[in-house]
Amino acid sequence: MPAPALNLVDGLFQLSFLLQARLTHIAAAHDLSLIQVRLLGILRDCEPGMLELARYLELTKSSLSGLVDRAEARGLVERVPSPSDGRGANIRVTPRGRKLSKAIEAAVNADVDALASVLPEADRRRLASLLDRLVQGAQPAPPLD
Amino acid sequence: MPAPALNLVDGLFQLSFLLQARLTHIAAAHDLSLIQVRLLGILRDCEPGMLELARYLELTKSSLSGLVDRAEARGLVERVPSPSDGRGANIRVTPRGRKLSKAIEAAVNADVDALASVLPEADRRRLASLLDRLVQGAQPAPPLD
DNA sequence: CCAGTTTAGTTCGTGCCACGAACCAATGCA
DNA sequence: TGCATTGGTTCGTGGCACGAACTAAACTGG
Repeated sequence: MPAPALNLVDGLFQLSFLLQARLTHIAAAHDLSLIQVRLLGILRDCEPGMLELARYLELTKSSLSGLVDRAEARGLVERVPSPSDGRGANIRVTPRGRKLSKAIEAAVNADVDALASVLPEADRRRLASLLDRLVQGAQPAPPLD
Repeated sequence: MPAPALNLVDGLFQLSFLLQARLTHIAAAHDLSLIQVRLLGILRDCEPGMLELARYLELTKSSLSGLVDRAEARGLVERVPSPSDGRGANIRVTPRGRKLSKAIEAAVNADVDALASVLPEADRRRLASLLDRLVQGAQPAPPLD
């Protein structure tokens, strides 16, 4: 029984939930939550202060403090003194955290490649281009009050 | 500073997180969490038993029980005796819950229409078709152990 | 039919996660 | 220099998800 064709909004959200579910599964297989995965992802390329990190993740300072505490307790990240502000710490991914993050990335890439394999290469390129335009054109989500 | 073009996996996840964030904001504006929104969305068209609902939402029975308790306490859903199984209850959305769900749907549709407006109509149709093929081709997520 | 097994759903204890309020010390500013 | 602002932590609270334990209804095979 073929499903009826989706309108764009339905399609976007079905895909979004599908991807979130898959990422959640892969993360859970490594004993990580989604938010921990996102944290490690951000730390791949930078060493932000807590406030900057809280902004990226759209969390309050206190929530981030808890998140970093838990990740630190697992040896995935560490707090290092900020080079520019004596009040603050920068957050750095540990070698252990980096290794875990890379393993998850590899698993996710393999998973999504398999998902996308229903599309021929030309359609995949077309899709990537369309997604790119959508994401670049997006306004930031309104601030949480 | 234009961002570099995304590969497909990056594009898919950026869009996914973008949509989740927007939906989370809209839900929060109505004092709902994402999972409550999903619950109400499922109940729009059916009146499942708890086990069926737990399977849709990929939750354990106990988690779902808590979720339904909270939604029930807010007058959004009610438990009704199952017509086919004396042990169980079916879950029905209340008029109040239905109204809230419709409001959220309208807000989401408006939001995503605005997001998609960077694309001309033909590209929107193309995107919907590609998404459809992706979603239809997807294997179910592996079961949680 | 009935005893034993399975099952639908609830409750409890626990931990993760997010929030706001309160707090403290470093930083900024007039 | 005194006061205001700020970066980050702690605390209390509630939502959410899990597994274990439990109970009563449903199922099954002799």
